[in-house]
Amino acid sequence: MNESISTPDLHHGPLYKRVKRLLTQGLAAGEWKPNEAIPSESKLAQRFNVSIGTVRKAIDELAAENILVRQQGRGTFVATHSVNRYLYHFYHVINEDGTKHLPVPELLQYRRIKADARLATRLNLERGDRVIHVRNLLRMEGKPVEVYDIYLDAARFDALDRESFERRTGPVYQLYQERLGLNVIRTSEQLRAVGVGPEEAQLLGVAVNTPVLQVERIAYTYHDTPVEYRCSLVNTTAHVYQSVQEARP
Amino acid sequence: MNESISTPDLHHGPLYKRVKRLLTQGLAAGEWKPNEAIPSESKLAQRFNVSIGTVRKAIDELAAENILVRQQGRGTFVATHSVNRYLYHFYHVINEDGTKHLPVPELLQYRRIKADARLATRLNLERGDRVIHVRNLLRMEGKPVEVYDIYLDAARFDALDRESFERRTGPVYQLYQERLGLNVIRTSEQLRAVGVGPEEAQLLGVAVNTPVLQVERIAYTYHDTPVEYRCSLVNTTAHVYQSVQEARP
DNA sequence: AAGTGGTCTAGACCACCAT
DNA sequence: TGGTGGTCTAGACCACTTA
Repeated sequence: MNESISTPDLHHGPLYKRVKRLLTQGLAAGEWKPNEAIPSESKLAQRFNVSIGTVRKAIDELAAENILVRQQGRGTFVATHSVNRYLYHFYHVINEDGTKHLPVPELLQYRRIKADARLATRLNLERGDRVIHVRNLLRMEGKPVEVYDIYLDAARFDALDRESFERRTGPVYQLYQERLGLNVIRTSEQLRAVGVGPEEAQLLGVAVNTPVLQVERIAYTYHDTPVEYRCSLVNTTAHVYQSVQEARP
Repeated sequence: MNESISTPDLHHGPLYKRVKRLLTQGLAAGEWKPNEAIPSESKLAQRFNVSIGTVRKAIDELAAENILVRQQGRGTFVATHSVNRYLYHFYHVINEDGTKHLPVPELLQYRRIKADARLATRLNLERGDRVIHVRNLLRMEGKPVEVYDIYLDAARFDALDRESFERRTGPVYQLYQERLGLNVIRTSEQLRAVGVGPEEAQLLGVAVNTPVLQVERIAYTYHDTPVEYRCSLVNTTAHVYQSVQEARP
């Protein structure tokens, strides 16, 4: 099928932006699955009836956004939430001395609840909509470091039952991606320092009211659609939250 | 003068990377000052003896790193630490409701000390080297929100006396830039939750041991050179630290 | 050897800004 | 009007992977 861009300038904006939009739509629609290659640049150029340079510029941006990954000589692939990517893009808790260790999750709770006002606004739902609530404990090198609660739109995540979370071997974003084809591409977090309550204090192995880092996260998929709301408590006595801004020369 | 790149491929790496390096060197050497325009793309192409496309690719990267700023029809400019840039790139404390307000600094202390082991490693100095220590209190909408200690290599920042910090009207990075031509282009931060001590508790207007956010920052200039070490305490009862990861479509 | 992405070039035209 | 950056094209060649 030829999806050539018909009217030369009736559509808004630069050509490569339109190509980028078409690619994003294909990704969102699942035309190309995570870890698969998208068509080669020359094929895409033919298909969209533009020059290779224009396709490259569109892919450039998607690669800069970590949505696609180029590999010279092999092709361009849909980014996945491999352990590696997870570690380097979305998980910011590291050892005090700067080393990273793989966090090991333990499922503490899985249940279905109804959205209150706060959850509804965070997840773009109506009050009373069904929501999945999952609580996990993360350990690094055997020590409990973080306890977090995940909230998901039950309509969208219905296929994920308790076992899915219990048996997963990688990050939850990998789970979402493999089981639902849902790709988290951006997160926004708000951090506070709070005193830990009795239940979480016990889980983290610290005294009640110890200062801990509270991280509220909203995770987004394509088109800025929120798909996960998460609230974490991090024990920062031996670990820190790392945040790097700007240039990577 | 003609700085054309002599040997076609004896130098390592792609041409545009070499062009980028030459531009970065010019910036670091102060050949073009903050807020000034660099030569036009065609001039640079002539000067370096490459095609415009190659110059564009080099500038593309520097613009993506917020080191240069393009303005269609006007030219390409050296980025400055205007209030606006500061607010959107390096200052992450916002109101709980998501609104941003301009923080107002008050100078609490200015003195010269000697680097201990920790400062020495953070700033790439020797133990005992002279260091400037500055303490500030930040207020937002009149309320104290953050107290921070800045540590600077006295050799490099000698020109900055107490008055410089007292009388400044903008962010300190603007001060560094205007007075020393020193451009901060990257920061790396480590966050912890800690109980606030008596002195800082009083400054922030909270009870002793209230959980506050501790932010350790190292700021870098070109070539990954650390130039500032900063340790902040943020009162997160009415404010949060915002951190956004990945794509900006 | 064939196919992929990566670099580099040269030129055309457009959109925007200053004057 | 002339100069600037922004887009788009077409083609050559290189570097890398796979078979």
